[in-house]
Amino acid sequence: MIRRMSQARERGIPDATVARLPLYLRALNGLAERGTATVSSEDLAVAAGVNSAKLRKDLSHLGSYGTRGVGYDVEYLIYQISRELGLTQDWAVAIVGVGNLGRALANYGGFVSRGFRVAALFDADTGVVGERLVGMAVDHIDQLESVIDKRGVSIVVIATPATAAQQVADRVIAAGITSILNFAPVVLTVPDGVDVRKVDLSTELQILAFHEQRKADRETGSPMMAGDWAEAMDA
Amino acid sequence: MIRRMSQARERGIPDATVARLPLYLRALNGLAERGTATVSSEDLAVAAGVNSAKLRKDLSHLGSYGTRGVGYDVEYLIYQISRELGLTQDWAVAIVGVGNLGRALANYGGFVSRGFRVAALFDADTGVVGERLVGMAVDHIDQLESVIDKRGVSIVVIATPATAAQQVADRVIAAGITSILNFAPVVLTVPDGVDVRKVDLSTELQILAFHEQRKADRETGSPMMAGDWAEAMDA
DNA sequence: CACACTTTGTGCATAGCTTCACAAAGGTAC
DNA sequence: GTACCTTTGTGAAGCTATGCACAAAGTGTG
Repeated sequence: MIRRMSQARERGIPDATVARLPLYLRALNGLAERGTATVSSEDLAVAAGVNSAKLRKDLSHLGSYGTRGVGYDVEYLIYQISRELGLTQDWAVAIVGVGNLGRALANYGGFVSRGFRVAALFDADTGVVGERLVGMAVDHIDQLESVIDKRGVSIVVIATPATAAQQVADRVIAAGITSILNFAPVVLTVPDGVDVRKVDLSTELQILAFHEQRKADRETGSPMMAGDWAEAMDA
Repeated sequence: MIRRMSQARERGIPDATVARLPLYLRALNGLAERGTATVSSEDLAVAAGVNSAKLRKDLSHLGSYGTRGVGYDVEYLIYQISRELGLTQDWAVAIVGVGNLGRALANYGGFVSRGFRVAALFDADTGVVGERLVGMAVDHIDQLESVIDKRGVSIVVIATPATAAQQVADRVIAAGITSILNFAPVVLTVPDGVDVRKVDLSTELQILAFHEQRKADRETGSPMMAGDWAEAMDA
């Protein structure tokens, strides 16, 4: 495994930086719409909600695209970040599972905004197969491999129930997919070389609940004690 | 600001740890359903997809709940993590924006699983107001403050279009909310003391695209050069 | 009770990330 | 061209997170 070498100059962008590039890109697009031609790291940092030194260091990993004393050319920076993120090409995305969530994802406007295109929809329910959504007929899950291959799908979004997710993952990986966005609340087991990103509603809520509870504790000054487990469990 | 002190023993759990607790909780619930009484850090780590030393260190922040030579009692650990995350109490959640996404969220089963309850739904569209969803009528956004107050809502999920998100955030914060889960693709500006977590589809896709492109580059050995920007922009 | 075995909890080294602070570099004015 | 102003790009320091490796602490067996 030849990952994580001391990121020299070109090609070796830290994960933390990559995760923020989409944020910068969005802020820049907002500026561009408002007709702004150049922006300083300070202003862009405020728009993106980060520290300006961090922003500059992040951008420095892409190259030296700023002008000292002036700032960054908005359009040029948009282009450079887009290119680095691979958004100058077209990505065919398949959504597996056309339930409430799958429908929401398919209809999500920002989805197609830049570089992404819903190229296939799959479901196991024959009542849903054939239905049209965003100008696209839902295919039966049996067709998974052939349709993925035929339409050049390279990213798969899993929006199935938890129980089906691993099975779907195994099949799309066997079909050659190496990038998966998983909305099902399970930990997917995948071979090396396959990237999985997870979006998990209940995890986010639980993290919020933790902080909310903490705030409440601090106010009342009475955190629940670690004791009496048995009593609490009886309740 | 009295955050980020050297986390001593009790009360000072690292963010990275908090973010993983929901993961452990899910793995533990799976084990409990299968009737497992105790589990070693090694086995639980595999189920959660993390390193076992990391898991032990994470759990050590909650207290010393394992038994050397044996492992952790599954039910007891579920209880302790739940308590730490604040899931032993009931959280009333409001969803603002009953579009495709809002509906998907409201219907999402795992939502109510532990501690969370959809207590209110809001929309600005009078065509949607009054509609019933998961046994709950959609209220008009005008009622935001009064309904939040009346039903004891403490966590708000924003599932509106991007343009409305900041306005909604301002209003719910004014109504006393300090925990927001934002699905709209904008950076919310909020005062200190308010926690915002962001779930962003296109960000996740862009990160995947980055890694996918990288893999492709490595295979063909021909990364696109940084040159000719003008040409690419003309296309 | 002593010994062997298992598994936790944690000290320590390392890696990665963030932030400060400033020299270097470009622009502008005269 | 020189002097001044602005803003970048980055060295260095500090902080957080990760993972190894092992002592400490428990169980079970004879």
